[in-house]
Amino acid sequence: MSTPGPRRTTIKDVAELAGVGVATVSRVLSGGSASAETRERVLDAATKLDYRPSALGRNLRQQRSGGVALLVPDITDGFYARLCDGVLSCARSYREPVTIGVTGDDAEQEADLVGGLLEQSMDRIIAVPTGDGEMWASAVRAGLNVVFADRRVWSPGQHARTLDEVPAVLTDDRSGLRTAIEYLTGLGHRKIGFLARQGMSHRVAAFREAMGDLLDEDLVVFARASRDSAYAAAAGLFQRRADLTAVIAGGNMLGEAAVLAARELYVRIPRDLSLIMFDDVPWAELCSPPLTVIAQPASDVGYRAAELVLRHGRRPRTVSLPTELIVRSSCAPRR
Amino acid sequence: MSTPGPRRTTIKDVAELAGVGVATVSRVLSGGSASAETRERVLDAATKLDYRPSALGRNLRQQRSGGVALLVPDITDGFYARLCDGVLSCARSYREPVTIGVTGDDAEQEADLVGGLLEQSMDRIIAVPTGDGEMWASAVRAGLNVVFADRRVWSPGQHARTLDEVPAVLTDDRSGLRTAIEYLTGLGHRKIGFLARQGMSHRVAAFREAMGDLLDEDLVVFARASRDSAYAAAAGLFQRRADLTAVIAGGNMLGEAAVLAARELYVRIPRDLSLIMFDDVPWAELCSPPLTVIAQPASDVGYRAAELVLRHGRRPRTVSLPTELIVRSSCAPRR
DNA sequence: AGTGCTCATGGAAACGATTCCATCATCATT
DNA sequence: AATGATGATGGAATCGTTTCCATGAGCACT
Repeated sequence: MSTPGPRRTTIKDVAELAGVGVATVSRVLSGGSASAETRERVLDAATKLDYRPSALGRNLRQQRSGGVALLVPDITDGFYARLCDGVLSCARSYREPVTIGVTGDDAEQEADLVGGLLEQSMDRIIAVPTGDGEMWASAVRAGLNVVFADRRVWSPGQHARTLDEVPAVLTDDRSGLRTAIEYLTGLGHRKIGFLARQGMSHRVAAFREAMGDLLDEDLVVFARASRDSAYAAAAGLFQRRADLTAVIAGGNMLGEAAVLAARELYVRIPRDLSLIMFDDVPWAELCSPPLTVIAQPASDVGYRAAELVLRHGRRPRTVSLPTELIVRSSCAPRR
Repeated sequence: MSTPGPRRTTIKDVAELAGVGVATVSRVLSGGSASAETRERVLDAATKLDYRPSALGRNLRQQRSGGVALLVPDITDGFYARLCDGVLSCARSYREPVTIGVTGDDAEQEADLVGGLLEQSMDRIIAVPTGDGEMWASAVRAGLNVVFADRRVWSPGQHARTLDEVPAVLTDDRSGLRTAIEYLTGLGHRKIGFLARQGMSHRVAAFREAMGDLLDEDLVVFARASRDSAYAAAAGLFQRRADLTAVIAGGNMLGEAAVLAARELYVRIPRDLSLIMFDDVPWAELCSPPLTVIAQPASDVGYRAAELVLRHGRRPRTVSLPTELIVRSSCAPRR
């Protein structure tokens, strides 16, 4: 069952073989100063023994475990999957392992996960936060190196100062939303709905702002994180308001739900209802009709966030990445 | 920049406050024997100080870092995303962090990642392996606790013994494929193609076997891991063999490519070409026509694999999870 | 030659947990 | 009462690394 195996080679072995002290080996290997001759002897010994420093020893000594943590609401959502991919690909080039946790957009689970990270002495974390500024503020004060991605946490006043200094990489959904709404109003639409998920308050706010006078609060509906809930929200909206002529889905799961609900209720897209979806997933083009979307550079968001947390040096407060309206066939003039 | 902060509370602080030795604290906290009174005093002190044992110290002492590693070819692929989700949700209940790596179905990257894990003294890993039995055999011999998911590594003879003992959680794609082919032949199809990705040799083998006399090796095409390559493979097959009447896509990215290529080439589904896709992704139903699929319990695969690697005790050699043919509208009788 | 400076170097002290082992008290058995 | 068994307990060693600090050599300058 257990593998006794030959003891793994340690820095001590290398020191012995090279005929130097362990301190010298450590210095050479981590780029400190040493005479050319010593350096060579150490390097030789290290290669000969195939020595790999144990992360365990280093971590304990340095009081911090390497690697980055990444918290997303749902890894099954194409957007967050791409975000993860971006983080992973950046972290790879730094040879840093990435620990991923799923919050399910639930503040309690989020707090749990952060607690676990603290226990692991992880001190760098990229998070798509879900509310509760209190928790994040205390994490930051505890020395956690946080970068927010996709959205930042809403600061309830007293923690504003702490949280405002946390860097964030966001998509410019405000501008994407504005363009989308201009497009729809240009087509003659006035009754425009918004399908949101809890935790999307920033996007909803942007929607409200961009709608201006046209805003009808009754056309803004919220779903929980599940597919069923998204479907229910979409179907409910469509049935309740027959005068609706266009709708914007705040995410790809909501768009999926909208398409499904429309089909179920014999609402024809785009004839009866124009649809624009946040996030350009591969199936948007496969759908019938192909969906007009607000594309977001999900992978870049992850990559940039990882850069911010991994690269030392000054950290800008907020990075905003452009979105793009990709027009396909799911919108038509109001009849 | 740096946060000096108050030193984190250690086991020593707890021992001091409780008036006992550190050894006793450790025993109490890890469920060892202690008198009721001592136990209470220690627990009291621990709660009062809000003590959390540092994973760092424990890891070094135990010569292994906690947590599980998970290696998938592509986290952006819905199937693997769900697999990750299953692993994550099981690991969560064990309070074990999960480190995820993306191999891109590339043996070199895979070896790299495993090397990194060894350095971290991670000793438990769930992997969707991509070839090279040599590497996996040596990893197993080095004491790594491996569980394969979705597929196992093809053993080139000499390492067969080592690798055959590695547990694996697979989907019964052999049976799924057989059902699918029966369905297609029942509809009158004879020229049935298969779109595969590199690393899917097991599935291709199952296809060959299930096809029996009908097999036409020229109708089996391989793509690399990218979307473009999948598209090229599909388009190439469709153009090269006009006599093709049905095709099975070995994964959802390949199915996507098939739909796209068919549309581009004015091949109508299902009128001109029947299509069955591996893996029931949400958009399969949204597609037009809705796609007939071989559904796989991706999340369960991950969950079970995580159980195997996390739960101690005897480990079965292979777990096989059922697949299901979900008939929608992408197949029609041969004309 | 003596003084002071720079540099390479190695011993030893952390880091925070677990665990071996010796000690001591308590209690039952002879 | 002496002996042995049992169980609770704490000191100390250990894990592998980094880093502080003292030492000594080499060199330049006065």
